[in-house]
Order: sequence, then structure tokens, then C-alpha cells
Amino acid sequence: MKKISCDICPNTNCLIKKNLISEWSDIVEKDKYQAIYKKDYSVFSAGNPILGLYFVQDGMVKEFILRPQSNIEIVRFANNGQVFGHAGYENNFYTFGADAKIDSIICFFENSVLEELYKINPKLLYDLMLYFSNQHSESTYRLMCISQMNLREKIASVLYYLYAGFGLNSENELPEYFNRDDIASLACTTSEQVSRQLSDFQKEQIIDKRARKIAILKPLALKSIISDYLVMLKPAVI
Amino acid sequence: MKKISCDICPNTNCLIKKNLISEWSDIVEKDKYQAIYKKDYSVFSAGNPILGLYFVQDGMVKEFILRPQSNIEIVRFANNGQVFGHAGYENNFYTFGADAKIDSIICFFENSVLEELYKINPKLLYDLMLYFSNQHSESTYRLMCISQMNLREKIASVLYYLYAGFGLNSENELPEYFNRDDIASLACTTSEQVSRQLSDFQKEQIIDKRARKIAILKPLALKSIISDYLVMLKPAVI
DNA sequence: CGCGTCCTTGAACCGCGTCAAGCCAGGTGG
DNA sequence: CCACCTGGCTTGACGCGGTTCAAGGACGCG
Repeated sequence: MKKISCDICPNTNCLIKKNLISEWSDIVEKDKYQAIYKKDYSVFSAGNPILGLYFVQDGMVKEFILRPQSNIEIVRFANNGQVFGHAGYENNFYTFGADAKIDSIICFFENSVLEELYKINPKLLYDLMLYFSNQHSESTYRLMCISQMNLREKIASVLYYLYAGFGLNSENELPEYFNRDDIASLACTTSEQVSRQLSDFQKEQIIDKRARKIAILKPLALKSIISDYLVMLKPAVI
Repeated sequence: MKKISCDICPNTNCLIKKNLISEWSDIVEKDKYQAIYKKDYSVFSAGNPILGLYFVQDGMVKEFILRPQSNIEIVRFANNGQVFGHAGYENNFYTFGADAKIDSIICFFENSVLEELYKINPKLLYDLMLYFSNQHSESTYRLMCISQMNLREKIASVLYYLYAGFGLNSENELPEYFNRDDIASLACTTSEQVSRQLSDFQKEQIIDKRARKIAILKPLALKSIISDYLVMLKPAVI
């Protein structure tokens, strides 16, 4: 893995890359921090001051909330090109943490730099506004799923979310770094229940458990399990 | 209730009012729609195209999701000065509805007008970005509450939310238009469970049930019930 | 080969949702 | 002014789904 400049970055979905204009190049390349985080290392923790915005150049990051006297509750995963580390108003502190799920390259811009970029190209600000607005609808949708679905539906929706968001390898398997606890956290349940439900899905030949890996055999079957809820999602996400 | 211009509007928290500059006045007064919605009337419904952004001038609006073959699930309430009706990317359709909870005056700006306003005063765009970013953290926090709290904690948190967000009258009572179903929806439970828990809280003299009204006698007791979770909220909200 | 970590399965418990019946307050009409 | 009616609220009983606890199994790494 090597540090790279935005010019040659392949993440066309990145909000910085997308709005890159010639007037920016000096600022962006001078003031962009780029660092490698090894698997399981912390990018920031709850309580840290919010100094700017992070972007995943390459890898995978997990944002999570640490419950007092309990285990973790995963909020979301972010991979190539995605923003993370935003949390409400400025001059504030993180209420959640972010770890590298696998070895990752992370870009970082300080708030002052971002404000400079907004001024030169307000399109970035507009895109950020849309992005946050979108994130808000997604977390509202997820809230409804978690509060209304039963176990089978919750786990089907998580599997479908991982399938749709991060894809399968050539063997039709989900990325192997997603373990049972990750699925349990996303579904707001326990790893025991995940095991049970995965066994059920295997009996129905919707998935195939291959040791710790999970092959998705019938994504459409997963989708049909949660079809009652999909009407509330915007077409792009389905 | 009378329609009024932004100049004399008392909602200093309104994002339009806050960013009002002289160059705007023509556009704002010409292109602002303002209408009165009687109690329980719909402002927009799921499936409608998203044409712009709504602001509560005076009154109370409830945003809600209609579950297929089930009762409603409240998302949030918005009162004076607050924005509502935002939902992800542009050129999209609402996945939820909004009704007037009481007689209300609502302001509306079309997307094209908003874009004009952004150009003249990018500060509005910046504030909107922060607002959505903030909304996103709040719905994430709420997600965590709903998924982790037990019944007692959920209902304590809803009562505290209503108390902190909308205040008490001179008799220490919550606004009477919040009924048991509203509380149940906010807490993602049933009205029966709300009744039971309210009776428990009354035995503990934390609240007083007065027919359909609810007096909050010890807000700090409610707060202490959910103290484990408050660490994750930003100071301003607590 | 041995150990640690992750995964699986079983069994017991219990919180909460559901169903059903009754209550109370407020509004309406005679 | 009272009787009735309606809609919201309350309470009890029951049963299911899911969490918890405990034990055992499988995989991967040193």
C-alpha cells in the first residue's frame, strides 16, 4: 500500500475527488494528511475532539459506540471513497469511535482546510449537505428495521446489506473479515442468535456456511424476506 | 393565526431567519409559500415527490413512517423554527409522511429557490450541512437507545425527550396533545406497555397522571434512569 | 500438537407483545 | 342536567421470541 495524491486516486465516489478543481490542487496536496492504519488500530475514540473529516482511501473502517458495561454496538462500515468521522456540530467531541477493520489508508482534512475548500468550490459543501441528509434517512430507515423486524428479518437484512454494500468474492462469499459478532452488532442481537439463524438459512439453502466464511447463494431470497420493508428505501439503495 | 414575513418572525433558531440578509428579501418574500394546516391534516405523504424544504413557523408537525399492515411509527416531532421534509438526495420521493399535530403555520421553499439562496449566502448551506450532520448523530443515538434499553429506560428517555424538547405548562404538565400512542411510537413499544410503565412511575412519584395529561414531577429522576446512555449525547442536548 | 478464539447448540428463563375486558373522561343530544 | 356513547386509557393473563448461561466443537496459529 502506498500513499497517493488525489489526482491518481481511483475513488470516483469520493466527495473530494469528485469536486477536484485546479484551484484546489495546492491546498489539497499540501494540507491532506494521509496515514496507514493497521488492522484493529484506532483512528479516533469517543471523547476525542472533532478536528476534521476522514476519508477512506483504501481499506475498511468500522464506526462503533461503546456501551457502558457492555459489548460494542456497530454503527456502520465505510470503505473506499467514503466519509467518516462526522458528528453533529463543530467544536464538539466524538461520541463514538472508529477502528480500522483491515489495514487501511485514511485521508484526513482539518476543519479549517475544509472551510477553505468550501469557499473556493461550494459544490463540495452542497454534496456534503446531501450526503449527510442521505445518511440521516438511512439511519432512520435502519432504526425502523431494528425496532420492527423479528430476528430472521434482521439477520436477512444485515446479510443483504453486506452483500449489496461490499460484494462477494469469486466464491460468492462475503469478505471474511466480517465475523458473527459484526453481524450480531449490526442486527442488534447476540452472536448466538446469528449462529442459529445462519444454520436455518443454510437448511433453506439461501446461504452456505464455509467454516467462518459465508457464501450468499440466493441474495433474492434474502431480499424477499425483507420485502415488506424495502418500499421505504430509495430505489438507489435497493 | 396570521401569515407573517420573515422580518417579523420570532423564530431566531430558524435557519432562514438566522441567515437573512438584505439581498435575500425579494426572493424570500416572493417565493416563500406559507400555509395553515389544521390539526391532523397531511403536509405530505410517503410517495410524494420531494420538491423543497418545509419550516414550522408556528405549531407542531409529526414525521412518521407507515409500516405495511401495521400501525404507525413516529420518527420525530418538529416545532417552531425547525426544518422538516428533508430526505436524502434530490429528485427523490418521500419515504415517510408528515401531519400537523396541532393547527400550524408552515413555510415552504422550492429546491430551485433554495439553490438561489445558497448562491447568494453560502452560510445557509453550511448551516444546513451542520444541521443534517447533527440530525444524523441524533438518529444514531436514538437507534442505540431503542436497540439497547429496556422498557423502563425507553419510556423514561421519551418522557425526558418530550420534557426537554417541548417543556411543561404552568402545572408541570407535558403538552396535552401528546397521547399514549405517541409515547409508544417514540419508544418503539405498545400503548399498553406505556400505561403500565406510567403507573409504575406514578407509584414512584416521578410523574403524576392527571386523566390524559402527564405531569413531570421529578425530571432528574428520569434523567438518572437513563444516565448510562447520556454520556453519548452532546452536552447541548442533555 | 496444543492452545486460544471463534462458532455452534441446547436448555431455562423472562421480558415484552398480544388479546381481551373493563374503566374513565369528555362530548353530545335529549 | 343527566344518560349515553365514543375514544382513549388501564389492567390482567397468557404465550412466544429472544436473551442468557453453559458446554462442547471447529478452526487457525504458533
